Amino acid sequence: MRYSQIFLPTLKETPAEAEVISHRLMLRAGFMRKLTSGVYSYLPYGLAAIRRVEQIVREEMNRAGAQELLMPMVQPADLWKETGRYEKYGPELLRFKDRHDRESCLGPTHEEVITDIIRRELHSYRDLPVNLYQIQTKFRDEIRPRFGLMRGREFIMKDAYSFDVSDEQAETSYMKMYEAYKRIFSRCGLTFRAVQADSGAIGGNFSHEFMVLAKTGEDTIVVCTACEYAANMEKAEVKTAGPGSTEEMAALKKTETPGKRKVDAVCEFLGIEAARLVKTMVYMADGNPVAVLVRGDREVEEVKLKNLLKVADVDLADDKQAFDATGVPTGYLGPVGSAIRLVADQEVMLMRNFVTGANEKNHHLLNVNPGRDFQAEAVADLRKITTDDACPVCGGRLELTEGIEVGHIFKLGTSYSEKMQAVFQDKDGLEKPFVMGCYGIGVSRVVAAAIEQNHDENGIIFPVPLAPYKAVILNLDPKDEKITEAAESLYAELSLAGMDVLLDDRDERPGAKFKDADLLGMPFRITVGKKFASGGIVELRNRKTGESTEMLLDQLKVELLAKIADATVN
RNA sequence: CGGGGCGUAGCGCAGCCUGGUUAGCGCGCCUGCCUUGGGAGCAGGAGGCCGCAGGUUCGAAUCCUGCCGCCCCGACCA
Repeated sequence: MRYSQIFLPTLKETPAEAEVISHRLMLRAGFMRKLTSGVYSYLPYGLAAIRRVEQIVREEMNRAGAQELLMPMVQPADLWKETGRYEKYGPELLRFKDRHDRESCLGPTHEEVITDIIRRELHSYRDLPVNLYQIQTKFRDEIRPRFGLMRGREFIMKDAYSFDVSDEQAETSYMKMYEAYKRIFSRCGLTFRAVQADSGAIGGNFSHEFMVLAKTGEDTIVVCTACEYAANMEKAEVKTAGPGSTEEMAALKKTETPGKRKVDAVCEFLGIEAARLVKTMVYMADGNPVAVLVRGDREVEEVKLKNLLKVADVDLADDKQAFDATGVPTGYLGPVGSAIRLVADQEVMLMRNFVTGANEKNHHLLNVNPGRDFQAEAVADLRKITTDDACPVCGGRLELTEGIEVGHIFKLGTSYSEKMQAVFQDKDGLEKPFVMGCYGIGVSRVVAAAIEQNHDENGIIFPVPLAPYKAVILNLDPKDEKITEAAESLYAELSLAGMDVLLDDRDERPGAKFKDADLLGMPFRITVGKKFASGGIVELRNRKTGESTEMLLDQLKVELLAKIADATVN
């Protein structure tokens, strides 16, 4: 492609709307332009990068035995009502009515549609397993779109769905995807970790998120420094903290704590550590109040709570909700004589003689002991893990790091197939629901993550497999016949050899060409200029290493053609 | 949904508080000259319903009200 022909509007200045580096660079490098909040047009250069990712995804999905199809973006509400998600999905699902007043929605995901296809077409165990995928635009009406392509409302996603006869076979399908995903992200040149994720009601270790490690990530992940363990913060299991206190139980005692509601204030007033206090948090679990006990210096992990209670949603109660449920103002809530359901973090049960609210305004209780003074309906791991906790697998030291979720694989089981009556006949003639799995990759987000991980102060540094063009040839003086002829012949030969090359043939000053070349981030830059006119010398520069070598034109041709043959470039 | 900020030329901004010439500046764009190894220089030029609607006023980019859009932060640790 010739730079003089391509639609590639680069920007010298950074638009004010862009916060994170990938967003800034993508705007400056002419990848995309915003149409409205969280919705972008992909311009040729950005689209080319997206296509690179798609191609890798296709190759690896096909290699893993999946087949591509394409499903509609507009979906009838009826289908969503079958699984109950039309009501449950929440405002992220964009709903609308067509001219006949039929309720419809824009697909944020396609479990319903794919399950509908399969239940109509497949009826025998002989047809299984099957894994179908698509690369398609999704729409989710995000509460707050941000960071450009990182969290848009409209985005390109690869989603795959597997159908199997049994849990065992579904797990095999799952593992195939796990391996395929590792290959995909490795081929994209990304530094990533596969982490155990929240698998919700399904349980088991059949949900992994693929996280690109980058500071701007929206998720926190826990990584063991000693072993392979890595998990999403939401899922990271806290090991039970030892045998527990052996202190003698002291007599329960009520004490006045006027106006002291927060943990810090109570602790300071009573002269104790937060670790000697147990706080009582009221949550609304699908609308019903539940009190949760955790140590004063700990934080409740809402996802763990949600899973324990087997509810769709938990939300910290506001002051009014908490008061309505308990009759006690927040700050003085406690487990002793609690008016509502009570669940406790496992750590609390190991403590002795701690402080809690007294269920009475301006009062706390001293020397509270579990078992003697209160019973919890359930005891479980309910708190957020910290770096002070040990690795749940090997006991090693943990580190927290930020990650960008680029892929998620999930064993669904039979929840969708049962609700939608998607069944097949097994060997014995029995009707069984399909065992399903789903596997997503945020294709457009992969591009953003790649830039987030690969850039410098001058611009993008594309991992070779994602680069829209592998090299840019700078013709520094299009008016000079010798220089132009050399640049053109090089462009022609490399193109003929199958290399994607950009020829900067614009009538611009050299400085502008160098700056654009750096910004656009193509792996190699070849400069044909004054030194060629005088001595036949051209320069080959590596964008990533900054390494630059001067050589004769013919030498350079040999060198690059060798790289192409080696497949190090394509 | 709550809080904050912003909307003035394609982009980045000033002007608004304290109403009053022809609404400015930088970048970009067009024409010409000149220049050609890190976003040059000179000269000329095009481009604005000052987000939209209403109000106050002799007079509104500027003050008031409403609406729309965009960005950022937060969404509750008792």
